[in-house]
Amino acid sequence: MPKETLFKIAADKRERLLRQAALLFAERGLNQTDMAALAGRVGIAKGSLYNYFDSKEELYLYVCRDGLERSRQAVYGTLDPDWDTYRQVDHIFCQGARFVQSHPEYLILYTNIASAGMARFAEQISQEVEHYTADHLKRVLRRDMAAGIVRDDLDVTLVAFTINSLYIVFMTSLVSGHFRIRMREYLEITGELDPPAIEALIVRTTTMIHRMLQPISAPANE
Amino acid sequence: MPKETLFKIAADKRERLLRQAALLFAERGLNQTDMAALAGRVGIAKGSLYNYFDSKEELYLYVCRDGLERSRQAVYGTLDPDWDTYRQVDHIFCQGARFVQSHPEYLILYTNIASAGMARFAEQISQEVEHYTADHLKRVLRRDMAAGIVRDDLDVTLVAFTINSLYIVFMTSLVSGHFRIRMREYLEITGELDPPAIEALIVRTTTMIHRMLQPISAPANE
DNA sequence: ATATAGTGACTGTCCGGTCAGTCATATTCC
DNA sequence: GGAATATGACTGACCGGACAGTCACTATAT
Repeated sequence: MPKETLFKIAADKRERLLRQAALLFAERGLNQTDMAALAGRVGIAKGSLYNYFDSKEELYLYVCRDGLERSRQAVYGTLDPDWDTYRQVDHIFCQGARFVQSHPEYLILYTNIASAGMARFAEQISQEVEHYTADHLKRVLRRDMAAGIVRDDLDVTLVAFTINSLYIVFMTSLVSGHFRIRMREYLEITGELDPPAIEALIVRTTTMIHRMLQPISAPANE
Repeated sequence: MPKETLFKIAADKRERLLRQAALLFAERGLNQTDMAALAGRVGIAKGSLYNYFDSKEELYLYVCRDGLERSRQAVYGTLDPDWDTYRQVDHIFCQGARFVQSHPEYLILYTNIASAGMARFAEQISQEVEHYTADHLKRVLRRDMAAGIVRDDLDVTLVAFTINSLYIVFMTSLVSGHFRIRMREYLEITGELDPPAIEALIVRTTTMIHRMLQPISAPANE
């Protein structure tokens, strides 16, 4: 946890610190980011950082948590749990892509904690995020299978896992060079990946998910 | 590229070096691995490493490339391109899981190059791997859609992308703490993830893929 | 004898964290 | 009101450890 001092300084300075830290950590990773450089970007002295946090790792952890909360809020905070599966999937992909385009740094931070030597952060962070989204998606799927809106011959947990995997890989492809290469190879994208192109990709993706979830007897709904 | 010296030393020493380097890099990442520690594990002096490679980064890149070739060989080197989509998917998941369980370090290396500050490696490495697998999977899908074995109302490139995403996330879940947490939350796994449990998970996963690809008119084939 | 592989102490650099001191503001006291 | 005092945010030079890469030297093989 940060020291109390962090919450006593001017709000805009705190916000600047958190944003710059997220950007730098996302760009260079924990080990390659140095505290002097961060302090420089924020416009304060290195020593000040140690008035707010006990260590670089504590700062890193706090920035990650903060970023995840912002992401979760952007996607799930604007969703109506009564919508059917199809609409929720659309919404999650649309809002996710929108947020990720305006704040790629937070997703990158989350991706980074999957890499070597970051396990201690994953343990502290992943559980809560994943539990929340998994729970949500499975509940909606079960409800709509029971209602006959979603085909019920598929394994709920696996379908949820598949949708989430696709979501993660899709979003990551929008922000990470490595994943972008994969997406381009698979989806045969040659031009720019600008907002309209992304919009179109999302429609293709959600359409496919709709078709896969559609009860077999029913005709595809578009 | 490594110096010629690397190929003049005893084969078993070279093999020991490459294996230990893969293990260490996978465990700690590029920046946290130190050359002295690596030399110690291999049982040679640090200076010797610089007789084989010009720099740590060059060694790292070579180890990654080597590992990817071993992985590709294990999965695609044992596959008959004439098999139908279903059998190929089964084979890829089975062989992939088998390889990943015996040599988790290579997949971890591949995952790591997706993280911050590793973009220069991703550019040099990802393209060829992804191109190969994407091409293969899409060709098989197109052939079987034309033959009426696979439903043809889905977007081929996206289906390939989805299967690959699921494959990557699945395999990564077997080796990385962060992804394992996700898998456990989604699939509600509470017990051990030992080989039989993994085997069962693969069957569930490939079964779902089969159902999703099955032509709509046909009854699910199990 | 000579070429080539192997060695490890050494060097320079980088960076996380410290701390003694500064200064602007708040509080107290007359 | 204003002088005296207290508070705590802020600073940045400095320290110590870590580590990539070097090189003068040794060992070995042919």
